[in-house]
This record gives sequence, structure tokens and C-alpha cells, in this order.
Amino acid sequence: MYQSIIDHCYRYVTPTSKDLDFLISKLSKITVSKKKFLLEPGIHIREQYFVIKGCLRAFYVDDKGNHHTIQFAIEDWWVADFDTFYNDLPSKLYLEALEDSTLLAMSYKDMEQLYKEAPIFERYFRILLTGAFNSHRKRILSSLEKDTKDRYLEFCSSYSNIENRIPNYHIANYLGVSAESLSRIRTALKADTSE
Amino acid sequence: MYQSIIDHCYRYVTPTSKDLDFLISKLSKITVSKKKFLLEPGIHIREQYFVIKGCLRAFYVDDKGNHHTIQFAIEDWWVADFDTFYNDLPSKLYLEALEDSTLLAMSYKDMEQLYKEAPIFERYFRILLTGAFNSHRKRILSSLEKDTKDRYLEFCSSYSNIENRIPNYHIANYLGVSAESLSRIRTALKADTSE
DNA sequence: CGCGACGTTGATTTGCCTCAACGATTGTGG
DNA sequence: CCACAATCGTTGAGGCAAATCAACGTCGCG
Repeated sequence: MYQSIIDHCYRYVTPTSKDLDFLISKLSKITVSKKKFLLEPGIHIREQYFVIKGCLRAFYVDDKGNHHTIQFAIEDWWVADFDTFYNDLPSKLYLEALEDSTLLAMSYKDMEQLYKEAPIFERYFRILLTGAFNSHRKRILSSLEKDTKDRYLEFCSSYSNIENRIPNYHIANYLGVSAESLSRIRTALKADTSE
Repeated sequence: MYQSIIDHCYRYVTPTSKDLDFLISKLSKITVSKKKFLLEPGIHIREQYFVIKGCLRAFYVDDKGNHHTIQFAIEDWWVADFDTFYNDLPSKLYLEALEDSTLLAMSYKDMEQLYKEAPIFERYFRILLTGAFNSHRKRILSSLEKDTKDRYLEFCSSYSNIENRIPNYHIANYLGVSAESLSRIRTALKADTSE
């Protein structure tokens, strides 16, 4: 149950077993069924989530009603509405389960409490934050320097095997192209590898 | 000399005068002439810079030799190579002065020392980091949901009056379009406002 | 003055979008 | 168990925004 998040912590810091006890005391298990929403605009929940099992999609909806996927979250990913979680701003993010999912939730208050009890997690979350910042920067760079085909391949390698778990059109949306375009790119890739 | 960074601190935290003395003791003044490079790939300098006066451009160069501008920095902006500064990775970033500039430099070691002497700055820099993270997310969203004209207008409002300070083609590069396209967009905007 | 840097404009090409139609697969109710 | 709808991916046709290539105007500086 908690093994995956413990392993995840060890990847970045070296907590004591007491530290880990504090961490676990701040986590509550949540399950979400496929197609249900964990977060929606207007519902102010200051929580972040660690994915034990399943798959989520974080997206915004603009004035014209178009969806824009900003992130997917699969096993071992943290996901949150950063505006709400860190800055206490009104939420504008949708967080939808694409599969039946099991998560661990942590509230902002509990995280602050955890920082006091076990400061090592301040370092843990700061490392995650700089990592997330760098991956955003990489995504901006990709959109500047790569064509859609290369960005699709990059996407597949950063989200292990995800292209077989979620619908094509969600990936297209994340990449900022139409589902039809991505379909053509996939077809061209298959032709390349089979030659 | 230090007034602008002191004001900047007060925008986010409330340091004591002793805190500010510690901060100032960690800063060293640097001047860079126009067209000179403050950072280049392969030169490992773990520093971040606060712009007192002037304008800088941070960019990467890809395999094909194309430039990709990731950030501009004008007065009151912090700028750094995050891979190098936070994660001690080899630098791949160019940091070029677009005008004769005056900066305050702080090394990573000095920042760690500062955190110990005046922990309030840990909060200060964490707020800046989440702010930078959010602005990257906004930029990704803009590229997904807005057309080039709207992204140009958004750019102009986020970098106050910068469109009159730096060449058109640098802005085009930042937006990921050709200089010719941006020129046409600018022409169309002028026509709109004069009608 | 002459050169380089920068912006503008035109012609052509290209990648992608939109609209539309059509399988293939899956789920569901009679 | 079958019929039907819903979901998702694929393919084609037409159009548009922006890239590319090229030429030219203007400004500032050595």
C-alpha cells in the first residue's frame, strides 16, 4: 500500500523510519472510478495526490470550451492544481480519472505540519518542484525546436508505455495537435519501422 | 545600488535589516557589455543573477544550430541556468546581454549559506520558484490555446515595454514563429488600432 | 559615405486544421 | 445472443496560417 511512495522518497532523500511514519500519517487513501473528477473549477480543495495505481488527466477549459491537457499522471507521479495548492488561488483545473485509480492524498496543512516534524520532506518536495519546473522548460523547448513526430516520440518515452493505455485524442490534445494529425503520424511511424 | 533587490524582497517576504545585510554580503556586482555572454555551454558557473539595469536573453542551440530563446530578463528579474544552478548539471544555456547591463550575482554556495543565516530567503526563493513554475505552465497553455497574435500581446504585457527595447526577431524566436510572420502580425495590429 | 543590422513585403510551399465519411471494437439492452 | 449505439481510430478533400526564399527599404554607426 505505502511501498511505492516510500520507494519514491528513497530515490531523492534518505528518510528515517520515523520520518516515514510521519509521512504516512499525513496520507489518506482515495479511490476514483474511471471518468470521475477528482478536482473541478470552483471546488477549492488544497490537496496533492500521489498515484498508487491508475491514470489521471489534468486539463483546463478555455473560453471557447476547448480542453487543454497540461499533464497526465500515472503510477508514482504527484499531481495537484499548483495555483490552488501552493498559492491558495481559485481552482481552474479539472482532474479526471482515465482509469479506476488508487491515490494517496495530502492536504497543504498536513504538508506544512510534516515539514515541521520531518524537515527532510521539505527537501524532497523542493527537488520534485525543481524537477517539475525543468520538465516544463523542456516541454517549451520541445515545442520550439521539434516537429510533432519527435514530440510524440519524446512523450511516449517520458510516460512509459502510456500510448497503449489512453486514447489517441488525449495525447493529441496534450501535444497541441488534432487527433487526425496524430493518427497520420502514427501511421507513418509504423510504415517506417516495418520497412 | 541594492535598493531594487531590497524592494523586490519586500514584495514577497518581510526580512529584517539584519537579514538584508546577510543578503547583500552574498551579492557581487557584475557588469556585462552588449553582445557579451555571461554564460555559455561548457563553462560551469553555479550562479544566479538579479538584473539591476539592462536586458539579457537566455537561449539554447539545438543540433541543427537553431537558437531557441527560453527567457528574457530585464530589471528586477532573476535569471539562471536551472540545470546547473540547482542540479549541478553541465550547462547548455547561453546567457547574452542585449544591452550594457548591471547585475548582482549570487553563487549556489552563498545561497546555501544565506539559507542558514537568514532562513527567510529560503521562503523568498521558493516563492519565486513556484512563480516561475506557474509562468512556464501558463506559457505552455498559451501555446496550446492561443494564436500567435494573442501570444504576442500577452508577451508584451508580461515584459513591460520590452517590444521597444529588443529586436523583433528575438521576440519572434521566443514565440516560436518566424520574424516575417511576427512582422505581419505587428502590421495588422497597427492597422487595427488606427482604424 | 558605405556597410551591416533590422524590418517589411511578396510569392510559393507546406504542415496542419476542419469537416466529413467510414471501419473496427466494445458495451448494452431487449 | 443478437442488434444497435457509442467510442475511437483512420482516411480523404479542401482551406488556411505560417514557413521559406527572396528582394528591397531604412536606419545607425564606424
